Amino acid sequence: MSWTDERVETLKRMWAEGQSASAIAKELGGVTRNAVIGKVHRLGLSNRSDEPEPAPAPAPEPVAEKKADRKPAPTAQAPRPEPQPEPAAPAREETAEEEPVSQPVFTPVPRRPIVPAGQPLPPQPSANEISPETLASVREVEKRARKLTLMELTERTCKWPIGDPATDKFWFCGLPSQPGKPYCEAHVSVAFQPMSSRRDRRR
DNA sequence: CCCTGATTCGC
DNA sequence: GCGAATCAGG
Repeated sequence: MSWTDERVETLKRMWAEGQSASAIAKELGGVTRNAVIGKVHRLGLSNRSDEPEPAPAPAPEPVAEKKADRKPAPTAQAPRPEPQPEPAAPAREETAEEEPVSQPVFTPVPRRPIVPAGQPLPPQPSANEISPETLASVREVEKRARKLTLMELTERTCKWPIGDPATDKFWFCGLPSQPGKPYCEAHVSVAFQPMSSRRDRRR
């Protein structure tokens, strides 16, 4: 395999996306991660945070007040440390503003990163019917879970989610996954059900 | 042990 | 230019 324009383009794109060299190599095929890394360096884009898109600096001052500022002329050429990014205050717009609200206590909205599943991450144990023995077995296995974070998952780690994603008690099993499967043996057994036991029940 | 990128150096 | 081998780390 050679580095055709197309392949180089793919390489650049994926590298820019933060993909690992091995992932890129796998995507391209016919090359090893070493080849990818070597090419990356030759292309001179090894610096991930060079300055591809330093766009994040949106003028933090929409409309500066043109009031009579008694600020002394900015003779001081001292480099401004960093414009304090003012968190956009969530505007509280009430149609009926006559609320006897004493103190505006708005919830900070603790946005918890939702997992962008790159692959179909099947479900948590649902109301399925799993034999108590299997369930107990899984429970036991989960005690020994490696408790990996999303970023720590690889193709060889069990990706079974454990716990409540909305809390800190959330992690992934992380035990050695079955070859070709996304889960460890225990979780494979509960993940891939032959969908049989469910007899149609009339309603 | 699994993985990551960085570097070297014969080709 | 290429990339396997190796290095240095997590």
